[in-house]
Formats: sequence, structure tokens, C-alpha cells
Amino acid sequence: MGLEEQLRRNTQEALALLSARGELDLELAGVRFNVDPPKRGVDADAATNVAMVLAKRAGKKPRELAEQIAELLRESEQISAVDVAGPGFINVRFAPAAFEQILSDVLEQGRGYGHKAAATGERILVEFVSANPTGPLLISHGRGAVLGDVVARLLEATGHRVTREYYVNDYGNQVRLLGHSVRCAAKDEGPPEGGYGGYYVKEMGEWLLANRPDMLAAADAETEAGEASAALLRLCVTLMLDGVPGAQDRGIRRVLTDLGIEFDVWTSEEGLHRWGRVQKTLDLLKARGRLRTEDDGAVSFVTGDEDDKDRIVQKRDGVMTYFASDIAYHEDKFRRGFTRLIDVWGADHHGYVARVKSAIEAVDQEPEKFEVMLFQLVNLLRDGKSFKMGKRLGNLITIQEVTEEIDEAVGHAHAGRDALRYFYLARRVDTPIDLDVELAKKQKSDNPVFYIQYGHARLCAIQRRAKEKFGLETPRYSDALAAKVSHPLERALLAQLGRFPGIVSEAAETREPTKLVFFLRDIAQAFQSYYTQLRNDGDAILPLARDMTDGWEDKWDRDKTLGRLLWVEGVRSVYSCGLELLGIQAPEQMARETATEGDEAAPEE
RNA sequence: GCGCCCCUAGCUCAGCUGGAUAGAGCAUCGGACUUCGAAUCCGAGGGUCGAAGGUUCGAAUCCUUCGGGGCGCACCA
Repeated sequence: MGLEEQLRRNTQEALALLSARGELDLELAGVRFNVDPPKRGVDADAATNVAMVLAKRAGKKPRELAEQIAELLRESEQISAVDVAGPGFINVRFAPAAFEQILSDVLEQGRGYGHKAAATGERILVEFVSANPTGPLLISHGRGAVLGDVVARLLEATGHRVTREYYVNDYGNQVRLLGHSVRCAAKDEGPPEGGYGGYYVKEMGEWLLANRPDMLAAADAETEAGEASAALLRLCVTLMLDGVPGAQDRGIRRVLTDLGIEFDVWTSEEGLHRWGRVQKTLDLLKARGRLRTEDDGAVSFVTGDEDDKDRIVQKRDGVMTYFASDIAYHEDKFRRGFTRLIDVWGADHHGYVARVKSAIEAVDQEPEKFEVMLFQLVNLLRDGKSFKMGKRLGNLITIQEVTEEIDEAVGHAHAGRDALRYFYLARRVDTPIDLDVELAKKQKSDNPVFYIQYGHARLCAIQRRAKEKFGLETPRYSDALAAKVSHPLERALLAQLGRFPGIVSEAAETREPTKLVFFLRDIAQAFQSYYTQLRNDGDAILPLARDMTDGWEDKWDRDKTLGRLLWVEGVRSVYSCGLELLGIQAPEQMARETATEGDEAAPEE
């Protein structure tokens, strides 16, 4: 239990006691107050504003009430000092036992620390990415991909059962254009009006020409609405998803896997049509009186309170719109038994939320169970100036290209994935990201993610040295050894570790992975600072080589080292849990930096 | 015109269910390495929290208005 949680309990007990004694006349149920880390510069471990919150209702002055509560808090075994400060804050110092308890919890629970029991919560479907299969995944798609994945991880950690789903928009004009573009490319013609002309289209055309010329010929022999064209189109979509064999482009699935993202279900929009799901949903809407035929033959969905306008589901030429299949798709998700649907969308689709909510209500499902996570877009800049990009233009920047480039620059295979994930996660979802392509290429190895990873590697290095030089493994937890962990900086870091479970559940509930990123950065900073400071003070965790002169063993406090090894493992463990939730590797060692500056590599004249 | 999001240090961003003296990274300047791995640490300078009103004992945080920016407002997906 973290210190804040501990103080909250103690405070609630104090309030109950005051109430029972008749010294506090108010309804305690539903009382809300804050328990926070102490204000900077205040000598305390935790603080609460409870007296200020309740003062008015209790008919007392804040400081007076604070003193009454403080008096009772002082009786707690876990608490060593209490004082009232400022307008009525109660500042508390905890006894060593409270810190030892955190270390004990962390070590005992290991990888499960901060996690709730599995399958105790909701059944949640998280649908994300769902980029059209008409081009490779671009750097702008990456944000939704990583966000959806980490929210899914957080939800799993907080006890929910999560299904990750990708909705493949393989129906309608855009994919038809892709098919047309590929056929043009196979004939060595330029792309059609509004079509796609990227390198991957050429790769697909060449592959088809070499491997399935029969399908190309069959498609050419009929109109675009024919069976052979449909078959060719399905093959093109498959090639986009799985990649063209031997081609440079790895395909959507593989790029996601390389980013550490696995989907459980891939749902095809075209399949929803083919299996009659869309028609069935329209029938249901009709039966509910929610469809209206317009004068020109088009059909609209009659909206409810959510949206401000009726939307077309079937065009006057008889073709169904994307909205029609989306209603069917969301109905289908509900029918699969989920208690909550989360869609992760770019903010450019925010106007679409209302109509889907309205449609969900119309197909007899509960709109409250449907939730859209909107994230602001990734704007690409080049030398500080914005440039518009689209899959039709030549200057697209793919996830694959960026990760590969970073891998290469840093020198190991995970670097690009880690750097990119961190880059997306380190900003709140409602903050737009400006990415300067030229700058990003220079940043590579000073990405802050390496700072965090370095901390973990350092902790591992201490454990390695303990074993190799001193034959010491991390011992079993004991209160006696934990009591040796008494340095103020060690205590402060333990207090931080105690906050981890709260951070995880808050990040999950608010769908804000950023909170966890900043928590980990703070842990990293605290540890690095401690490490350097104690080495300079000659109080290192393990005896330093420079101190191991004759007779050093007689002066060595072996138990203190053992206690600190417990602490090291505790910090490392929380560190690793946090990184795992972000899908970022917790390396046991960092690749040694190669030539750091260009001038070293410059040849002598 | 209507709707959603944003505006915090030179730059990039935290802090937003109201609390004490608004924080970090980068950049700048000054220090600390025969390292438990310096991809590190310590220190300094740097702020009308876009503006103005309001609510409150207390506002970066909540409300209103205004200014600036982004994104939507399809019989595209």
C-alpha cells in the first residue's frame, strides 16, 4: 500500500472517530478529499487537504479541524510526525515500517504489482488503427496504433478482458481505386484519375504480372463490377495487409507486429456486405421506422437527439455508404457480448461520433457503452514548414522507414520501435504533434526513451556486479534487511514506487498513458540522481574498486549492501512493469555507444 | 456561420476531479569522471500560465466573453 493510500485510510478512521465522539457533525459518506505527495520543499511524506474541504460543513475553522484530525493521526503506528501548515494542510511523516511495507509489496507481487486480478472487470473491445488498406501505414497512423495498444494493455492490467480489433475498409471507392491503380501499374501506365501511384502499387503490379497474370487477364476481360475484378481486388487487399513477397514494403500486419502490436480480430467491411450483415441492419432500422426514402431514391437514417442531421445510408444509385456498414459493424460488436466498445479515432473524425451514437441507440444498443478516444493529429513539418501529405503523393513517410532508420542509427533492432512508441506516448492525446522530419532524423539517439532505459540497464548492471564480484544474489525479503534501506533518497523513491498502482489505474480509467510515461521518467530521474550522489558521497551500493584496499572487508556493512540490493530489485521491478505496459523494452544493458561525434571518425590528413 | 480541441520558460511539453513558492527535457552559462556503466549528476539564469471579467477563503485548473491556431460540418472512406 502506498503512503497516500495509507494516509487516506488513517484519515478516514480519524474522521469516523471524531464523528462517533460527536465532535464532527456531518455526513461522512461521499466525502471527498485529496491526499497528495507533499508540496516541494515541505518536509513530509504525504499531505491532505481534508480539513479545508470539510471546514465549512463542519462549522469549524480549517486549522482547528486540522489540529483535531492531526491529534488522532499521531496515534497511528505507521505515522511518525504530523503537523498542520498553511491554510490547513496536514503534513505527515511516515515511520520506517510504512516504507518497508512498500518494498515488501513490490518484491512479493513482482510482475503483478500494480495489476488487478485478471478477468474481474468488463469485456472490452478496442478497435484501433483501421487504416484503409490502400497504402502502407504512415507515421500519422502510428499514434492511434500505439495509443490503442497501450490503452488495451492498461485495461488488461486493471482486470478487464480486452479484444483488439482492426476494421479493414476493403469496400467502396478507395479500394476500387487501388485495384484500378495496380492494374494500370501492371500495364506500365500511370495511375488513374485520383488513384494511387506509390512505389508499393508498382511492386504489387510487378508481382501480379510475374505470379498471377491469369487474374489480371480475367479482370481485364470483364467490367469492373465482375467477379474476376472482385477476386483481384481481394488479392490486392491481402497483399497490402500481408505484404508482397520479396518486396521492400513489409505490409500492414508486419509493420504493426514490429511495433509490438498484435490484433486478435480483423474484420472485413466487404465481408459484412457479402454475408448480408449490412442489409440485415438496414432491415432492422426500417422496422424501427428509422429509415426515410428521399425523393431521388436515396435512403437516410433518421437520427435521434445525438446528431443534428439525418445521414444517407444508401445513395441514389443504390450503393450503400460507409455509414451503413459502420452501423452494422457496431451492432455486430455489441452482439458479440462486449460490455464496452472503445474506438480510437483521429480528431479529424470527431464529427462522426454523434451519428454513430445515434445509430447505436437505433439498433437497440446502449450508446453509453460506446466510447470514442480522439487523438489530435500528427502534423508533418519539413524545415519548420508544414507540408500536406497523402498516400497519393510521393512524399509519404512510413512507420517502417522511420523505425528502420532509427534501428540503423542506434545500432540495435528494438531502438526504432521503442523510440517511436515513446514519442507518441509522451504527449497527451489532446495535444497535436508537430513532427519535423528533418529534426526527427537528427534526434534519434538523444530520444528521452534511452534515458529511461539506461536507468533500468544500470540497475541490472549493479545486480550483475553484485553477483560477479561479490557473489551476492538479491536476498529474500526480511524486515531486518529492509530496515537498512534508510537513506532519505531511498525512502523517497520507495514512496514513489508506492504510487505505481494508483498511476496505472488512473491511466487506465482516464485513457491517458501519458501519466505512466511521466511517472517512469520521474522514477528514472530520482534513481539517476541518487546513484550519482551516493557514489560521490562514498556511500555506493556496492564497494567501489577505488575503496577496496587492504582490509576493506572489515569496514564493509554487508547487510546494508544486501538491504540495498532488495531496494535495487524493487526499483527495477516497478520500472520493468511500467515499461512493459508501454510496450517499451526494459534492457538489461544498453548497446555501447559507438563513435559519439563525427570529429572522432574524421580521418587525419 | 456552427461544433470539437489547443494556447504554460527561447523551443518541446507536464501540471487541469480548485489548494501551499507553477515543474521537467532541450538550448545557454558554470561545476562534478583512475565510473557500483558520464547515454549520468549538481547548480544558475529564464514565467503578466493568450487577454479580460466572474465564482471561491483560495484559480494555470471551473464559468462567460474576446483574440490566436488546428480539425470537422459529404449521396468519400
